[in-house]
Amino acid sequence: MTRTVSDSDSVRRQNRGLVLGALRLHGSQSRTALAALTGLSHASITAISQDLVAQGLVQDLPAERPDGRSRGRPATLVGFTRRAAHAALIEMDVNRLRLSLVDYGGVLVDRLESEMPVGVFATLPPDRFFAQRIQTLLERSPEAAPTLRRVAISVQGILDSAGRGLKWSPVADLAGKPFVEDLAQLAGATVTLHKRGRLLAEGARWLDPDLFDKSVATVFVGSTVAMGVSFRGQALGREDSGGTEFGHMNHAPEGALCRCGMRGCIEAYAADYAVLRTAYSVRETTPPAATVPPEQYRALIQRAQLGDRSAIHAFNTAGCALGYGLSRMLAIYDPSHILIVGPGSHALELMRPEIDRALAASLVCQVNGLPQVIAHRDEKEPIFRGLLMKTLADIDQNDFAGLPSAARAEAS
Amino acid sequence: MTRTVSDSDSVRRQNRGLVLGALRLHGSQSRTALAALTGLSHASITAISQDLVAQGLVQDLPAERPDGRSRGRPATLVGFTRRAAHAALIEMDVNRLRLSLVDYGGVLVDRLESEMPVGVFATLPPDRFFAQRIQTLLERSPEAAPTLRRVAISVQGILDSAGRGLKWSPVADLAGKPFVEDLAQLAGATVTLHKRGRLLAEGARWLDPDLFDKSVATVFVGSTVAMGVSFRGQALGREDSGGTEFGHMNHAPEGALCRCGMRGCIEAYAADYAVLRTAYSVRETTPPAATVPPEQYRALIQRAQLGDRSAIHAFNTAGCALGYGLSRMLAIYDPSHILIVGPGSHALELMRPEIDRALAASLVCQVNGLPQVIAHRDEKEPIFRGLLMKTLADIDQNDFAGLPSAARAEAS
DNA sequence: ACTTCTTTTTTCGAGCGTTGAAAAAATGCT
DNA sequence: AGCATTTTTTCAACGCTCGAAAAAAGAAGT
Repeated sequence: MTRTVSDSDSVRRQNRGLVLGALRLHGSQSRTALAALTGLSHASITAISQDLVAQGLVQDLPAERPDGRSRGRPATLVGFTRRAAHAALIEMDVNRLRLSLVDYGGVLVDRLESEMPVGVFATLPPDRFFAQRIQTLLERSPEAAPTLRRVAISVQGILDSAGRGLKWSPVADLAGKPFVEDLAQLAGATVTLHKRGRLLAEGARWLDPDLFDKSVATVFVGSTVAMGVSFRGQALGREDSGGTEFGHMNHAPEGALCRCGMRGCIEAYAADYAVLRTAYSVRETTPPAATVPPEQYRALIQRAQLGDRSAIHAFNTAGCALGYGLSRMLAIYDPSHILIVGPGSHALELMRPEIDRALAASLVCQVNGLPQVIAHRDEKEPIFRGLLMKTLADIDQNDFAGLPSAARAEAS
Repeated sequence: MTRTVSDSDSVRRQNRGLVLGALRLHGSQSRTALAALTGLSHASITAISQDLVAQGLVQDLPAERPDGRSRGRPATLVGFTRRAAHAALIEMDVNRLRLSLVDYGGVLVDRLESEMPVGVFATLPPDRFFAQRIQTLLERSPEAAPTLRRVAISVQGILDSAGRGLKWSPVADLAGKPFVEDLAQLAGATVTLHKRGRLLAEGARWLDPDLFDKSVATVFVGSTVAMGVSFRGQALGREDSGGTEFGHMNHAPEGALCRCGMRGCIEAYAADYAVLRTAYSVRETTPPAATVPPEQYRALIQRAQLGDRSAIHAFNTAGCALGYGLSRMLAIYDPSHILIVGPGSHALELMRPEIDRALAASLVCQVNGLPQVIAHRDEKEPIFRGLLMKTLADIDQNDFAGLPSAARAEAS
């Protein structure tokens, strides 16, 4: 059992975490509302919020809204103290890079966007590369530097078991160079790596309140194929190795050549390069293009929508691979909702017949019925949102909820 | 968040659960040993064990072993009070049925074994059927009746979302008849359903101390193909829908006909009937035999071991299906160990080349290396053991750890 | 037979966080 | 100004854990 002893310390941690979590999820709240949301007594909420205020994590907000009923003592809202902490969020793509500096209130302070310089990691160690960018960001907002608590990085590929680096990555020269510890040293903050697929799942929860505590599989379809799954609101999978390799699940033995070098991966049928390859009748075993211009992919979707046979065929093939992949996933884990995000979500209706056909051929769907497959158009937002909320929640629970009571420090 | 408020009550529950769990895992222990195992202080162990003794759950055992060092005050072991509770464990197979009455100490009190009467559920509701058998058992051990707390049933098939019955089952006329509540009424105890695959995973943990807190996938190969997965010692998957449908994961679209009626399931290539079908060149689409005599399957294994081409071919085909199934599972969840249990485990070496070949074709294995695939010959034992330990742990945690403190009751 | 040593177990007071009930605070309504 | 209403704080009590010290139970030494 991984379970540990419970004592007054863990009780405090748990309940303070509860309060911070409620604030995170529902925004600034009155103490009465917090009592209702968390299930704690008013007395406890008072004690806890005094504690949190004394530690500078939350503050009373100037009462604002008369909100309907106006009798009685007006509620004072408590909300996060923005300057209590900061985090640097890094979204790394094969060809783009985005750094965001956010505060403890979840507000974007500054942002740095750029192309991903080709081949940087051949000469510059990843830790130095990231540290430089973070440095730039902090120089522009010097007030954030002392309270920087996290550097959270969205990556693609396979993490090593300790979560210190990548064992495989589509970004050149990044795999096999554990950089987390060195970067933590340079940045003076905890560094966390997150698989993109997993963040999609996390982001989907926060963006759609209906999904918050549901079991959801979020599938990204675009330049790659990735999936994150959540189980009743908990992101599933080893926290370290993180997430799934859905895109590289085998679809057909000895099948189409994938960017990863293997054959028959779902990605090799359903990613943008794969659909184009099929549409233009290029041989399956032809090495995939490094990148596909977004407009070329969009154009193909349009052609298919207008009835072009070879384009339609390409999306059917993609749908078939996705459908069987999903049906195989369902045999192991069946979520109540399946979200398709990314550029490929615009082609969902083109792929749906084949997806449904493949799903219908499985026992699980025969018995439980077809799961709902829904398209969420935007994918940038879920990734950022997932990274943001996961990182802030991490600070809440691991750094702040465990802080010793302020009553002590005051007394001494 | 599913998390709830923590107070002194949950602290007591947690720590009493910890003590009971340590006793469950390590057997009777001295108080000092319990303190070491749980991490609780000696003072707390004294308080908790007094409480548990007062409630009749554990008792001091007559000191026995001088066990090496003999100086100092001899330890008195505390161990479960066997009569504190009883559970009826039912292992239901397509053609056999086994009921076991066990006590709180995990000791087998009585057992009833029989053929599974063909087609009973067409006329007799499942709850009545099971209640009758349990009745028989209790009449033979009347002392168990008042303390019967659980009826735990090992089933195959797909559970409904509430865990009240089966949505699909290989046992005729059992699906679609939720019987859990009625049986609970009749038996006067909580009734729990457990997927066989999941119990295998649970049982494997208890039988092999090395695996206790590892991530393991346990695959049953025999008259069906099933899998249970555990994640760092926690059985994975929704507690309700429970476990995986690995056997009915699609292997090849439009492939061999499976017993479930679908086509291309792994089971349709790797279960006993499937291997025989392949070996004797029967068409893939021929409806599977209802049952295969064990000796026939064993004979085929032997023929293959002696070099018979068509038998070898059949196991290669089975290995290929299993291998790709495992590789697809690994894309979603990769455990550190893979256990093969059941009759098919005797054929593991025949299937291994194909399994390894299929695994090697996946990115995850390319990066992480091939997982260890190990055979555990016996499968009856893991299922019973899994059912036993899971049920007793359930009683420990849900019934007894939550009991109010005995100090109260005594005072009044 | 008695003391000393060692190890296990219990006792005791203190600390901490929660709770329900009652009090206090803050404002609108009459 | 006084009353009603709603939010927030205060207070004493409770239950659990913990560390330290004491008690218990033999074994070994003299």
